[in-house]
Amino acid sequence: MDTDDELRIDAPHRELLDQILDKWSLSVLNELCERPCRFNELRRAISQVTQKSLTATLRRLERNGVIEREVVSTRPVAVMYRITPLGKTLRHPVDVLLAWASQNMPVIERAREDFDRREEEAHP
Amino acid sequence: MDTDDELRIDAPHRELLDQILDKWSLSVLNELCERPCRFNELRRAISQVTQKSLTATLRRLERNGVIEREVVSTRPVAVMYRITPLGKTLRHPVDVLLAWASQNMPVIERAREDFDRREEEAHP
DNA sequence: CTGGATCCGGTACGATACTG
DNA sequence: CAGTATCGTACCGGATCCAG
Repeated sequence: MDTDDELRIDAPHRELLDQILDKWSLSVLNELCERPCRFNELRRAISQVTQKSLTATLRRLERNGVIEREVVSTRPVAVMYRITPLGKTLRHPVDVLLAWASQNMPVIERAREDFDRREEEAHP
Repeated sequence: MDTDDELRIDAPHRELLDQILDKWSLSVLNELCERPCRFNELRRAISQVTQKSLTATLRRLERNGVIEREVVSTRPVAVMYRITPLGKTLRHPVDVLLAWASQNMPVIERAREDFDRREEEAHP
């Protein structure tokens, strides 16, 4: 019943997913979908991210065109990040994925427990 | 247009995505969606994967309940991997994601070029 | 045939210090 | 405020060798 269409993972796809689904990107997208944010706003909103990782994540997302960076020349400078139209289109696929994760989390956790228990029995 | 529902990325979700969307998992899922495979079949089908990475990927996917491992006690032993019902349900979200990637790849590549060119102008 | 064990180099990441 | 620079660490994937 599930269609037999292709599901190719060539290098460009793989690379793209790595850039957009990495550790912090989804959290950043989440924040910026709600409102434009400044750097330290994001940093506070995503409490565990380090400044270095946040910088790298923002750069990557900007390079891929899903967020925008605007420098406001005040003193001191302000930098505003916002989602782009392309970035907004990313939301649906991500939501589908997260919905799947939420729905199946219980099943998956049971599977993990079963697996770990079997492992333990095999290697006491 | 795009709904305003939540898009939470808590630690469990994050971990789950890391386990299921990592470098080789999608290729493995792809193969096993088409037919059950033995270890070396998979290895040949996914030409660049090393045996170590393939082993690790299969273990991870098995632990999360999306694939099954069956040992056939012949001489020498054979091991058959197949997708589980849970694994099949993963296909739709992944397809949505890949469809997004395919559709937007041209836009993204232009964004990258623009970004890189601006970088180069800024740092000659 | 199906992996496990080991070594190894690259890279991602965290912590800290410093700058325009 | 919004980063850059530097350092040390942890982990990952690749290569190779070995075993049930």
